[in-house]
Amino acid sequence: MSSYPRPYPAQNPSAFVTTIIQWQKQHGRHHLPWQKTGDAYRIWLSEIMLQQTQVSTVIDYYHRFLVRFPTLQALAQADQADVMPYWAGLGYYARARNLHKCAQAVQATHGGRFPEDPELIAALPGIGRSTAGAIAAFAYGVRTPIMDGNVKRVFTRYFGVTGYPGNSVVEKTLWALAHDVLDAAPATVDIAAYTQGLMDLGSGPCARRNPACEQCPLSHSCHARKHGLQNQLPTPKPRAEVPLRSCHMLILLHDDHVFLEQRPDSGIWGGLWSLPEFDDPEALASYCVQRGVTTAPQRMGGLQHVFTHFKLDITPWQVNAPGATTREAEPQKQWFALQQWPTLALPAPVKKIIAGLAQPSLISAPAEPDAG
DNA sequence: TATCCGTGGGA
DNA sequence: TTCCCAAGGAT
Repeated sequence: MSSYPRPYPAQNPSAFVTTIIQWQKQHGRHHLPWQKTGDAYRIWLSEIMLQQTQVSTVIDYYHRFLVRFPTLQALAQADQADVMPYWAGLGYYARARNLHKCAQAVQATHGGRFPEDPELIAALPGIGRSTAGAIAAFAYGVRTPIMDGNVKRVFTRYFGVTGYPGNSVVEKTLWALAHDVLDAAPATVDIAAYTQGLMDLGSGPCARRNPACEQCPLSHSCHARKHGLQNQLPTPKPRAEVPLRSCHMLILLHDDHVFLEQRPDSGIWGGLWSLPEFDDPEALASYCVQRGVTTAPQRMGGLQHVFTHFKLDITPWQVNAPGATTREAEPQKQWFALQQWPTLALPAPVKKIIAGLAQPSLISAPAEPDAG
């Protein structure tokens, strides 16, 4: 018994399997190079190359590899250094090292023939649960499930499984579901056609983007199809936590006016008026000196602003600019009356700061202006 | 359990 | 440009 919750009683596991088998035989792929053989060595090689790698990329590598290493024995007897050139460009080079080790392991502990038991296959280097299932099903007709990216897509959509499939709890649920589906299937099934059919569906009608449900034999009872969730399932990988940035803003005051700069059109807050912004307090201080401000700015209470792609910690610094002019030469640097803040095009956090300056009673007391 | 491992493709 | 993902596994 599996322990995953069963929120989808409408689906019929037995019909799921038989429908996929029929569809695969009529509409599935039948001419991929590794489908022409029952040789476990070639099937294994293809499954390793296909890990996280698209079919179109693998095909040439697969042929080249087999010309040089036509049998498991040939591979096992070679040096690893002779193998690596045939993997160069494919990526994930641990696959090639494990491939070589695996060939030697099969030679040494299984008499040169891949075992049929998926658990024994999965104990070999570079072979996990899903690859072991595929080898057992394709090479030996063993009735055992796989759970690769294609199958995850078909299962999450058809059965309505939510949560990122890379999450271990979700993946465990999917494996349990895959076992239960096979357990409920007819006593005799073409396991190779079923396994291939799942992958053909996942790379065809049930593609990642814009699935062609009208071409899918399962659409009439598909959870995602029924609820219009094709583009929400599988649940996408949660986005990495947004980075935290920080900046310092200068509140330059003179005679109830505040000094603002218009931001460039490109970039964040494009075209809006904002307080002069600096990466660090030193840059802010030297800017004040350049403008002839002789007193030190006072640090005010900070605030955080959340964007879609980062968080921004803002530290305001306030200083009076006695004797400063309210006329600026550059049009994108101007003094504005504090009371004017509701009419200005200001970023939200800046508006909050300026509003607080215009209504000092609403915020904690700002630092006393310079005594000199 | 989360992270790393490579390259190519698509939006 | 940038991000996500592709017939996953090892650590």
